[in-house]
Amino acid sequence: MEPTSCEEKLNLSSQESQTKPPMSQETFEMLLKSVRDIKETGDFIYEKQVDVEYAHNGESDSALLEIERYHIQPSVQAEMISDYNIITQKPTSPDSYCDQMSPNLPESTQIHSSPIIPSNVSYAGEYDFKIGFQKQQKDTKSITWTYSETLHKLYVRMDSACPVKFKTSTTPPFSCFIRAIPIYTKPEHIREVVKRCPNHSSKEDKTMTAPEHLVRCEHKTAEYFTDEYTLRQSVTFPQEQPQPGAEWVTNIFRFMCFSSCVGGLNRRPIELVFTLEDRHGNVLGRQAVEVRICACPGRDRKADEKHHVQNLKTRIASPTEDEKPQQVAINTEITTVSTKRQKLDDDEVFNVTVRGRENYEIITRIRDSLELASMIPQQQKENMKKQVQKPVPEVPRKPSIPQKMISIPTNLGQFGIGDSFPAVEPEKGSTTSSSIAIDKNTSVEDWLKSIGMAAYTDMFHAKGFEIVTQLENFSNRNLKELKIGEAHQETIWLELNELRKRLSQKTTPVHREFSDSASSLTGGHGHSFTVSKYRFQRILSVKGDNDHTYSNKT
Amino acid sequence: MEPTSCEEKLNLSSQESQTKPPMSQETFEMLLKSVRDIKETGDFIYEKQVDVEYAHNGESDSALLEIERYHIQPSVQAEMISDYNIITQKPTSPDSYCDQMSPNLPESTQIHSSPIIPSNVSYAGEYDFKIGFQKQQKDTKSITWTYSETLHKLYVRMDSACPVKFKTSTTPPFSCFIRAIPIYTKPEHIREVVKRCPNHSSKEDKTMTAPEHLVRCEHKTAEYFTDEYTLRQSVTFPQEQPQPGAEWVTNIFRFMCFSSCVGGLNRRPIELVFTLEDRHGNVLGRQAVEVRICACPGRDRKADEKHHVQNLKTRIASPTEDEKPQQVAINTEITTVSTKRQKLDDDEVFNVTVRGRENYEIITRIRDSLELASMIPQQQKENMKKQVQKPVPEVPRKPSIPQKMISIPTNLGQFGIGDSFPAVEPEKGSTTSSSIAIDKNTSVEDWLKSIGMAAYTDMFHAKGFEIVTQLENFSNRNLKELKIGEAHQETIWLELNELRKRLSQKTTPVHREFSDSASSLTGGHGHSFTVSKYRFQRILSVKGDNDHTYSNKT
DNA sequence: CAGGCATGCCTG
DNA sequence: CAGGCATGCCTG
Repeated sequence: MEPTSCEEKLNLSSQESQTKPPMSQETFEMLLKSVRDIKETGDFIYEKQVDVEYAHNGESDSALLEIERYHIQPSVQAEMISDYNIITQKPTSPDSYCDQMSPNLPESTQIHSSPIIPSNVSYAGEYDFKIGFQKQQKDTKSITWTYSETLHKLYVRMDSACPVKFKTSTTPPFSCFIRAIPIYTKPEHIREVVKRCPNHSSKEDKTMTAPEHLVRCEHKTAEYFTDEYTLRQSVTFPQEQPQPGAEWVTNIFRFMCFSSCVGGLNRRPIELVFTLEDRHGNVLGRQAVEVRICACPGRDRKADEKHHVQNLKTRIASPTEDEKPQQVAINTEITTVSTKRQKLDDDEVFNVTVRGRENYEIITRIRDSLELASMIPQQQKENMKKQVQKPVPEVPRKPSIPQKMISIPTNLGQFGIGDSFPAVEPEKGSTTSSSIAIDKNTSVEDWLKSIGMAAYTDMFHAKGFEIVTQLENFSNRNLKELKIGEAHQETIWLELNELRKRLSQKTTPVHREFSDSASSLTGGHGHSFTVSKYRFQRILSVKGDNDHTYSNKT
Repeated sequence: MEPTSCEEKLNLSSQESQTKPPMSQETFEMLLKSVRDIKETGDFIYEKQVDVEYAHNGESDSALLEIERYHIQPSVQAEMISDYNIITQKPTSPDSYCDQMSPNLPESTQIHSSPIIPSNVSYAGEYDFKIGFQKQQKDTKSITWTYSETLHKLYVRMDSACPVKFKTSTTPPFSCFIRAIPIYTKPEHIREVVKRCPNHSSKEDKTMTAPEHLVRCEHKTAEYFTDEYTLRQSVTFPQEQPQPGAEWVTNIFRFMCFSSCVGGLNRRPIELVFTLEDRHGNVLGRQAVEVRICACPGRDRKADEKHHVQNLKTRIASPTEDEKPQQVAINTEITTVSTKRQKLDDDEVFNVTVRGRENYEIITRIRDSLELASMIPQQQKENMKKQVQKPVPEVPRKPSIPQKMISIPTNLGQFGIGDSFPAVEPEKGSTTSSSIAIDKNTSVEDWLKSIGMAAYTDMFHAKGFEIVTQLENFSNRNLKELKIGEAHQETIWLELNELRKRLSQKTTPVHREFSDSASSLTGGHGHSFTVSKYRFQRILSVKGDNDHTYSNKT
C-alpha cells in the first residue's frame, strides 16, 4: 500500500557519523539515480531529480542529493537562463537551493518547478521572516494547544483554533503572502503528500472547501492549493503588517486530522513549513515547526519533554547544555555544461580516494547509480532499433547493485521512452493525435507495466485506452473513476504527468545525444546542449540528539 | 453526526426489571409511534413501523414494539392476504414475526419488506439451523480468532480467515442459502447500517467487489447485497450439505474493519446474524453471534471473560451458575381489521389498571405515543384545508410527552403528506409529472425542513429542484454528487424513499379515513379497510448479567 | 508472539 | 478537565 514502489532511495543516513569529528567537510563530484522530476519550460527542458535523506530535526545527520538538468535549445536567451541561476558554481547557503532553483511560480505560468520535497530549512531571509507562539498561561493535560520551546514542537488538538504569530523586521514588497505546507518529518515518508485521512475528509460536510486539506487557516482570504504536479496541498494567506505598535501578526490555524489518524498521517510526525513568498511565488523566507495533532497536547508534550531529558541524562554530553543541536549544512554544487553524451562504454578508468568508511559507502552507491542510470538510454536505444517496444529495459549489468535500487528502472524506463521521441513542432496547444511520434504507438499496457501498475491494464483497456497518446487528456477525474485504490491512483497520476510531458514535448530531444564539441553557453547558438547542476548537501548535527548510539559509548 | 435525527425512540429498557419476579407476563394492547416503513405492495399498502429496544445480549431486558398495517383495496384477493399471514391473532414464537411478516422476498418483486432492524433472535427452525466454531488448540494473545463459549462471542483479527460451521439436522429444500448480516448490538446504534469505515473502504483496491462490506465470505459463489431500501449490507452463500460423514459445513469469513475503527464501527459492538433462507428469501432459521474484531483476540477475550467473572462475583446470584442468562420472549400480537378512523376527539375515557411501575411507565409512554400519533393527520388535514403547506405539524398538545419524543413529527409529518395525496390511477410505470397530486407542489424546501435537513435546501435549489415531484428520479448517485456528508446523505436517502413511495402511490389513500361500518375481510369487497397488526415483544433475562443495579442490592 | 507503549476517549 | 481505560501496534 505504499504510494509508490519507487520510494526507495540511497540510504545515506549516517549511521557512523559519530566515528568522525563533527564538522569534517567532504566534497563530492557525482550524482544521478532515479529521475523523478522532468520539467519542460518553454524552450528548455528542465529536469530535476532529488534524492534525499532529509534533515530529520536534529535526530540524525542527513544528506541530500539533487540533480537538475536543463536541456537547452538554441533559441533560448542567455538572460533567461541566467535568470534561473543555472550557470553558477558556488556553494549555496542551506536555504537557497530550493528558492533559486525551484521558485514557486504562479500556477498560470505552468512552470511546475515546486520541488517534490519542499525544503524545511529555516531561512529568515532579507526581511527576517519569523514565526512564533504566544506564551500559554495554563498547562493542563487537554489544553487546546501548547508549544514546547525546548523541543521546538507544537502540540495541538484536532480542529482547534491555534494561533501562530508572524513577523518580518522590514516590510516586504507589496502583496507578499505566506504559504503553509505540511510535510512528513521522517525521510521515509517525506515524499508522501500530507493530507487528511479518508475518514475525516469524507465525513466532512461536503460544503467545506478543500475537505482533504489537513491545515486550514482562518484568514478570510485564505486560499487552498493543490499543486497540480506534486499534489502537495498548501494554504496561503496574505502577509500583512502588524497593527500599529504590535510586532507580530497572528493567524489562526486548524489541523483537521490527528497525527495518529489511520489512513492519514498514521502516527507519522509532520512539520508545518511556512514560506514567505512574493507575488511570483519566490520564497523570501522560511520557518518550519514540528507539529503533533493529538487529543491531549499537554500530556503528550510533557511526556515528550520527559523523554528528552532522560535521553540527555544518559549521554556523555552535559545535559545542562542547550538541548537543540545545531545543524551544519555542507553544500556542494557543480554545474556542468555538456554537449557530450556520457557513455558507459567510455573505457577510461579513474581512481578516487575516499576518506572514511561512510564516505566510501556513499561514493560507491552513487557510482553505482550513475552507471546504472547512464546505461538505460543505451539499452533503450538498442531496443528501439530492434523495434521491440518494451519500455522497461533490463538493467542489472552490475550484480553488485543493491537490491533496493531495483526500483529505479521504473522511472528511467520512461525517461528512455522520452529520449527517443522525435521532434515535434513547438506549436502551442497541440497535444495528442496531431503529433506524429514513434512512441505515440507505445501501448498503455507497456506503459503501465513500466510503472509497475500492470494490474490495471484491463481497466484502461475497458475504457478504450490502448496507446499512450490516448491518455494525454486523461484527467485526474477520469482516473478517480477507475476502480483503483488511492495510493495507486496517486502513483499513476504522477507517472501520467511524466508521460504527458514526454508526449507533448515540443522540442527536439537532446538528452545525452549531443555533438562532440563542448560549446559555451553564449557560443552555443545553433547547437543544443545540456546544463547539469549537481548538488550535494550534507547536514551534520554538531550535538547529536536522541541518538542511542551515543549512550552505548558511555 | 447521528445518521438520523429521528432515532430516538420509546425507551423501554427495563431499568427496574429486577423489582419484579422474572417471567412475569404482561400483555398490552397498544402501539403506534414513528412510522418508519411504508410499503406498497400491489393492491394493498403495507406499512410497517418497528420500534425497538433491542435484545442486548442478556445485558438487559428488552422490548420491541411493532406495527404493520395493510390498507387493503377491494380488488385484493383474500388468499393473497392470508398468504401474507395478516389476519392472525396469535402469540408467535420469538422468531416468527420477522419471517412471516417481512419475508425477504427476492429483489425483483420490489416488495421491500426487509425490516429496518433485522431480528437477532435465535431460531433453529424446522431444519434445526445451527452455527458453531471449531475448538481452538492454542490460546495466544494474538491468535487470529477465538470464540468464547461463556460469552458467546467471537473475537477475530481484522482481515483474517475465520471459519464458521453451519449445520441443519434435516436437509432443507433445494437452493437454500445462508445470509450473514452484521448489526449493531446496542439499541442506540441498531438502526445504523454496519459498514466499513471510509479509511478502509477507500484504501481498498477498487477492483475488490463490495469494498464497503464489513463481512466477506470466501465461498466462491458468495454474493454481496445492499438492500435498496434499508441500505443494509449482507453476504449470501449457498446452504450446502456436509461432506459424507461430517456434521458441519465450514465457511470462511473475513471482517474488514476493526470494531474500533473510527468513522466505522467506532468501538460499537456488533453481532453477525446468520439466516437460513429459502430461495424466496423466507427465513427458515436464524443464529447470531456477537463479534469483536480486534488486533489481539486472545488478550481481549481473556479481559472480557475476567470482567465477566468479576461481575458475577459481586452479585447475589451464585457465580457458579451458568453465566449465560436465558432469555424469554413474550410476544403479543393483535391484529385488528378496521374501517373506522381512530379519532382523538373520541371523548370516551377508559381506565387501564397496570401492575408494576415499569409496566406503568411503558403503558403511559405508549399511550402518549398513540395519542400523539393520531393527532397528526388531524392537524395535517386542517393544514391542508388552509392550503398552508407546512409538512411539519406542530405537535405537543400534551406537555407531559417526554422531550425525546419530539423527533416523531418528522416522520409523521411525511406520513401526513401521504395521507392527503389524491387518488392516482393504478397505472404501472407512471411516476412523476404525469400524476396530478395536490402535493406534487410541495416544495423541496418544506420537505427538507420536515426531515430536519433544511440546511441543504440551497443545494437542491442550485440543482434546480424546487418541488418534491422533481425528486422522483433522483438517484443515490445524484445524491452523492451533492456536497452532503455521508450520514446526512443516508438520512436523506431513506427519507427520499419514503417520499417517493408516497408520490408514486397508485391507490386511493385510505389511512385513517374509513367508513364507520366494521367490515370483515371477506365481506369487505367494494370497501377499503385497514388491517393493523400490533405486536409487542418483551424479552426478559432470567438471570440478569452485567447489570450493575444488581450489585447495588447486595 | 508477548510485553508493553501510545494515544483517543470515556468517566467522575 | 484529570485519571485512567481501551486498543492498535511496535519492539525484542
